[in-house]
Amino acid sequence: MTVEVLAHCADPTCKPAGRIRQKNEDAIIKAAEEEFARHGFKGTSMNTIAQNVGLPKANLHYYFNNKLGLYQAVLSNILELWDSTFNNLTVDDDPATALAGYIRAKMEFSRRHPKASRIYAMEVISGGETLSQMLSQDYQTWFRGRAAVFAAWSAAGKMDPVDPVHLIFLLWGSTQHYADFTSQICRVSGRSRLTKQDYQEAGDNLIRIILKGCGLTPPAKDA
Amino acid sequence: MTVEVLAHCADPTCKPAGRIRQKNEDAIIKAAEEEFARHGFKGTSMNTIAQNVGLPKANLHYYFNNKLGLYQAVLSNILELWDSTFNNLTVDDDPATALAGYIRAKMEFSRRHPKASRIYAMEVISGGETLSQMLSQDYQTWFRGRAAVFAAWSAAGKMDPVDPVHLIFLLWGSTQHYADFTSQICRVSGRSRLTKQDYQEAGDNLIRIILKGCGLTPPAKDA
DNA sequence: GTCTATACGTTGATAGAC
DNA sequence: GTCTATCAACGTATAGAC
Repeated sequence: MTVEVLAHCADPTCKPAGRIRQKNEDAIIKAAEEEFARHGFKGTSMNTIAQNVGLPKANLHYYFNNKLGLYQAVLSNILELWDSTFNNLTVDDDPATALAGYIRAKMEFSRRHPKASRIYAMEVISGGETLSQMLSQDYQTWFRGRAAVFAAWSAAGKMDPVDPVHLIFLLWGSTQHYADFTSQICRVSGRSRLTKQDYQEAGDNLIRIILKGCGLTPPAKDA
Repeated sequence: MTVEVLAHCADPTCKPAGRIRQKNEDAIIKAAEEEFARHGFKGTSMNTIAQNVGLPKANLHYYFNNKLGLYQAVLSNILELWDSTFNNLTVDDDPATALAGYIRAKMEFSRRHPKASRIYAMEVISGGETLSQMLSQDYQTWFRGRAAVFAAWSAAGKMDPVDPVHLIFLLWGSTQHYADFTSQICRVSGRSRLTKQDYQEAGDNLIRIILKGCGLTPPAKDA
């Protein structure tokens, strides 16, 4: 039961990073994620988001200006989460350990943030133009840096000479599948939801096949 | 410049599988695929489809009754295409040859029918309820049959004892990625589009890694 | 900062002339 | 079978009282 001073500042453009604003913005974004993950940008209505968060829809426009602004805020959150999760591989790492760790981290991301993954997937499927405006131009550079690590490992004879670019797509596709296609996985396997253990087994399986497929010996299984 | 008899039959409920009807329905479905692949079910408007196909939107309702009917027709086409493409693996096949052929077929599907793949992906991400109503209840049975083939190969010592269910998800996820995430792949790799050769190389790479990862020796490379 | 009322375009869908 | 005209519902967005 928090008591808040409603107007701490006479200037309405003053954005104090105040608790109310922060709290409301967070609640709106959370409700927006739910809708965007299910219906994409065009298919989502501000009205529904407002109802689900329990605020008049005018408030959504007050905080985020318009629908695109809210969508970009949601995407921005996702990209931030993404960056903070994957502190990436370096040439000096042991390939097997690093690759296994990366697969684990991606699977854990799919498990803990399936909605973020689905919003991202919908955006990319829809052409990714909004995302493209938000991503820095270094994105290609960053990607080539990641690929270069695999290339270096291959060149040093630490792993098979696999195409590093396609290896990354294999890692992305196979791990993301568990977040985006959950409904299909549940249907064909007769489950109502995917448990932590399901993700553990899926990760084990990916690590076993992909590492062996790259000529690497999996490290001792971690808990 | 085809000349058609406009009303070959006085009864308006008479559906002669006529050339006009067939031609119009096909054109509508084709335009609908474009929109559904980009915006999903909710995000797509009948108006836009009608404009793109060059017909009044009332005609769309005449042919498909309502938006859901059109969507189901589109999905139904995709499922049909899917079924006719994958005449599936059997226990008697040689594992390496069959698996390589399956990966090739899936990649070819991603290359030739990216829109079908994206519509399907959007539907599944959105919860897959429409799809679920259309799929027969034998779907689980069918899936278990596919998994049993891999299990039999493993039990016979023809390949490593990998979890057959997760192996299927690996195959689906890694191949579908090239259709659904084309925009991202183009962005990070600096291409404007994916060529036939790109798909060829991607397929080669998947076959090499996955087969080796399952303890199989890839068959002689086919053209 | 919040919320009611409302403007105004677009939506899916239909009626009815041709 | 085709197409124009139209409907009620819903879409985003804003004005303005509090």
